[in-house]
Amino acid sequence: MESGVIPIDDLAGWFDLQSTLESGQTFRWERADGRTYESAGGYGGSNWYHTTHDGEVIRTRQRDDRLEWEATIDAVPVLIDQLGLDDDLTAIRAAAPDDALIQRAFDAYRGMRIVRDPFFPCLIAFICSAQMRLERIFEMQRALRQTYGESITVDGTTYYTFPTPERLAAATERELRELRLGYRAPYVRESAEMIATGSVTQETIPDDYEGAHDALQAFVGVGDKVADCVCMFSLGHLEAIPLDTWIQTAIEEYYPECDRGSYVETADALRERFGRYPGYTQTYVFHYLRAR
DNA sequence: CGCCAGGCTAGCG
DNA sequence: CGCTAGCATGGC
Repeated sequence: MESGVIPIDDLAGWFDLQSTLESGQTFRWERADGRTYESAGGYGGSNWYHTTHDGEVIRTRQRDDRLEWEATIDAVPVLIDQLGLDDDLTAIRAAAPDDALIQRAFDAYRGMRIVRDPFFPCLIAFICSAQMRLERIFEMQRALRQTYGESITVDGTTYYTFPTPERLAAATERELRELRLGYRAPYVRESAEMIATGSVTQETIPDDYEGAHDALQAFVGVGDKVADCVCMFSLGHLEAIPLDTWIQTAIEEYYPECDRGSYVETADALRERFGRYPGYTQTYVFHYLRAR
C-alpha cells in the first residue's frame, strides 16, 4: 500500500473527517471498529475509515491537523475530490446568515464538508433512505456490498466494492427484500436496470441543478427529496436543499413563513434564508438538529 | 402496543 | 395539478 499525509492547515477553514463521514451524507465509508454514527469516540475522533474506488482500497484517518491515508493507489486526488477539501470553508462559514440556529450549527461541527460521492452508490443509498434511520441505511449499503460487490483482499483484510448497476439489475426483488430493503427493493432493482440498459444514466442528466433535479426523478424511488440529495452529495449542486423530516421541523419551528405548500416553492423560500451556500447551511442544520 | 425514521408510488378527484 | 393510503423494517 502507498501512504501519505494531507496537512489540514493548508486547507481553508479546517477539516473534520468524522462529522464529514458520519453526518448522513455518504454511506460508503466503513469505520474500522465496525461502529457507525457518533458511537464511541465523539467528533474529532481518530478512527480509521475505508472504502473502495475504481477497484482500489483507500483507508484514511485524521490525527489533529493531519489527514493520513493508505491506499493501493495515490489517494490524494480522490480524497480532495470526494471529501470536499477544495471547498473554501472559510468563505462558506463567513457567508453563513446571521441567524441563531444556523450559527450554532456551523459552530458545532467546524470543519465538516460536503462529500462528492460516485453517482451510482449515492443514488442507491438515497433510494434506500426513504423512512429509514441513518444506521439502517448504512447497514443496507453494507449488505449490498458484501452480497453483490467484488471482494478485494489487501494485507489480509477483505474489502468489498459497491456493486455495478448490471449486478444489482440482475438481482431479484426477493433477494433484495431478504437483505431487509423492504419496499425499496424493487426501486433499487429497477433503477439499477435503467442505468444498466442506458435508458437514464449520469450522462443523460443535465448539468444544471434544476434540470438534474427534474431528470433524476425518472428513476424509480426518486422524488424531490432524494433527487436533491443526489444533486448535492454526488453532482456538486450545492444550492440543493433536501427537505426531509428534520428540515421540515426546522421550517415549522424557525422559518414558518417559508412553508409555501409545495416542495419546490418551500425550498426556494428557504434558499433565500440559507445564504450564499444553501447546501452547506442545510447540511449543518440537518446534522445539528439530528445529532444534538 | 403505537409512533417514527434523510419518502415514494399509484390511484383518485 | 394536489391529496392520500399503502408500503417494510427496526428502535424506542
